[in-house]
This record gives sequence, structure tokens and C-alpha cells, in this order.
Amino acid sequence: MSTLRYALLCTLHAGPLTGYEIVQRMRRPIGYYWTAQQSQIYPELARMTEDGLIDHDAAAGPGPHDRKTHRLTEAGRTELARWLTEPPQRRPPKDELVLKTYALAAADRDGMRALYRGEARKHQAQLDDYLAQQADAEARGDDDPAGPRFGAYATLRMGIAAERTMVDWCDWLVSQLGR
Amino acid sequence: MSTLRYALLCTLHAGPLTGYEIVQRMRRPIGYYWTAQQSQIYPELARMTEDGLIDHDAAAGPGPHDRKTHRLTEAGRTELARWLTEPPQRRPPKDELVLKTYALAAADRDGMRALYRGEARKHQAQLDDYLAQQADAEARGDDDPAGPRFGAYATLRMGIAAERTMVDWCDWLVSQLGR
DNA sequence: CGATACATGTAAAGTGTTACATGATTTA
DNA sequence: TAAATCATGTAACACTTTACATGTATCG
Repeated sequence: MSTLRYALLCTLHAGPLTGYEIVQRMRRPIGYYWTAQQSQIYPELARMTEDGLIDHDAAAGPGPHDRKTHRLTEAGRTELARWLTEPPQRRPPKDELVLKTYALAAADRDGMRALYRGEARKHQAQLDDYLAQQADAEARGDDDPAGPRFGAYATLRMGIAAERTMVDWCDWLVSQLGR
Repeated sequence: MSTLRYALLCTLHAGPLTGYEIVQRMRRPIGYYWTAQQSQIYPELARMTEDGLIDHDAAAGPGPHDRKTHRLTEAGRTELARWLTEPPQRRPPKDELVLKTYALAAADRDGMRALYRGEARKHQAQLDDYLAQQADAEARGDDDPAGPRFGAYATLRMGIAAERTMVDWCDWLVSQLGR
């Protein structure tokens, strides 16, 4: 079972969705910590249906294909619950900005300073977006650990903490590289 | 030009290395923010040599192949310097633990609490390792922004900040899921 | 004498991205 | 009427992982 499969099971955990809606979730909010392309999602949904993890209602769609609303089967729900409490397998972190930093000495100093200033700005913008989402979530009561949307709220908290860390680190580098 | 190529250029920025030594660096310290398998590295080094980004001295090796010590060419160094100050392309973050968190409501509550407790412990261990490395680095004077090893030191700082963020987030989740 | 480190490579399978293809309905 | 949204799919290519393959030198 690939992680993509589990990501799709996660996407469907709170209720049925069409493939198209799953693609949307893979941008926001799930795209903040997992992504998959449309061209990966549709064939995988078909294979998961074959394997009995999900099933769907089909209805005439706008284009040449049926519109399918997918939902977890009992088998899918069981498999998801089993996987969730398993320790995640450490996958290679790949961060281009940190990679660039390792070879910092081989670059133009002022150019690198400008780079970190720009990245600090981008991460600050993302942080502001998350902060606004957090305020909305708390207004809805999503921060209740017993509520059904606490999981999404907790991921937001991680996003906020990670962006703050990036902003601080970039700012520190700007100050270190300053004259 | 794939990012793998730039990662290899970064690895060689401070001096010549054999393929085998590059593989070691891809575990520690570069592996903390970038990885590649041996089977990816050797063919890519060959292609980069063909393209004039690197060259090497060859000497009889222990096995059936020559031992090659790779170094950047002038063209490679120029290309690296150009790339370094370019804004990194945002690649999809993929974090299995955060993905699991999104679907937290579909799992056993105590099981999830145990998961976050275990992950907090693992990240704390990694943090302690980084902290020890930081002390060594500072004793060597690597924290001098004008020194040649400041880049590696700065990546360590990011690692420390990121691990601390993870530990805090896991601890927060344990407390939220507690009775 | 068995395991580990040194040292380089190839083959096959799996995963992910980009591009293509169709076509109705709604919005500017 | 042009663009965006809804909706599903395939093909080709690129990238990554796992496994295989060879062989010396050193350490316990």
C-alpha cells in the first residue's frame, strides 16, 4: 500500500467526495502537507475501488464520464484506522533553501542576503494566511479536541509553527550576512 | 537541470570527493535536508562529467572499477553560483505525521496519543544530536559568517529549530488528547 | 573467518509530473 | 463570446527506490 492510498483514505475520512473535490483538497488544506496530481488520483481511486477500500455512486457528469462520489468501505475505514496509529516512516526531507544554504560560501554574499529577505517575506505571507484560517477555525470551535475537525485544526497549528520557524531563520541569516 | 544535479554541485562546493564520499554526505550532514541513493548518484556524476560541470582524477580502486575523485569545473562553479541566489521552487511538502493528524478523528484516541508521545521522543533525540553538533561547530568557530563552514552551521540551526518545533507540537497534541 | 568499510556500477520496479483530451455549465 | 469551473480520464516522460553485481582491504 503506497502512501498515496493512505492520503486518499485520509481525504475521505470525514465524508464522501468526488475525485474533483479530492483534487481541490490536495491544494488546500491537505496540500500544505501532502500533494498528488490529478493524473495520479483518478487511476488510484479506480484501483482502490477494485481492492474494496472505497466504493462510489455514479451519476451522469458534465463531460463524457460519469460523476462518481467516493466513500470509504468498512475495509477502507479499518485499514485507515490501523495505519493512523503506526509510526510514520521517515521519508527524506527535501528543502531547496536549506540545500542552497549549505553551499552558501560558493555564492555572492549580497545575492544570498536578498534571497533570504525574499523568502522571509513569502513565508510571512503564508503565516498570515494560516493565522487568519486559525482565527476562523477557533470561531467555529474547531479547537475542541473532542470535535470532528480538531485534526484539521492541529495541522494548521503545525503549519503556523513551521512558517514562524522559517521566518525567524531567514531573518537570522539576513542579520548574519549583513555588513 | 534537475535538482539532483545542483545537490551534487553543492556537495562538491568545498572540495573534491569520490562518489562514495558523496554517498556518505547524503546521509550526514546533507541527508538532513536532501537525499539521493547511490544508484542515482553514480550515473548522474557520469552525465555531469559528460556535460562539463565536473571532472575527475581516476586511480585504481579496490574493486573492478577505477576510484574517481570528482571536482567542480569552472563551468560547474559558475552554474552553482547562479543557481544558489535563485528563489527555490516550492516543492510539495510531504509529512506523514501531519497527514495522519488530519484524519485523527478516524483513529483510536489513545493510540494517537501514544503515537505523538513516541514521535516527541524521536525528535527530542534528533534535537539532542544536533545540539551536540552545534556545540562542536561553535568550538571550531564555524559560526563565523565570513568563515567557509558557516553554511553547514546555518543548516544545523535550521535543523535545531525544526526539531524543536516538532517536539513542541507533539507535546501539545499529547496534552490536548489527554484525559 | 566473518563482518564491515571502501568503491563503482546496472536493472527493474515504483512513484510523480507534464501534457493531452473531452465536453457541459456558469460567470464576466 | 471568452474564460473559468466542474468533471474524468490517458500517455509519455522524469525521477526515485530497491535489488543485484563485483571485488579488495581491514578489523575483531
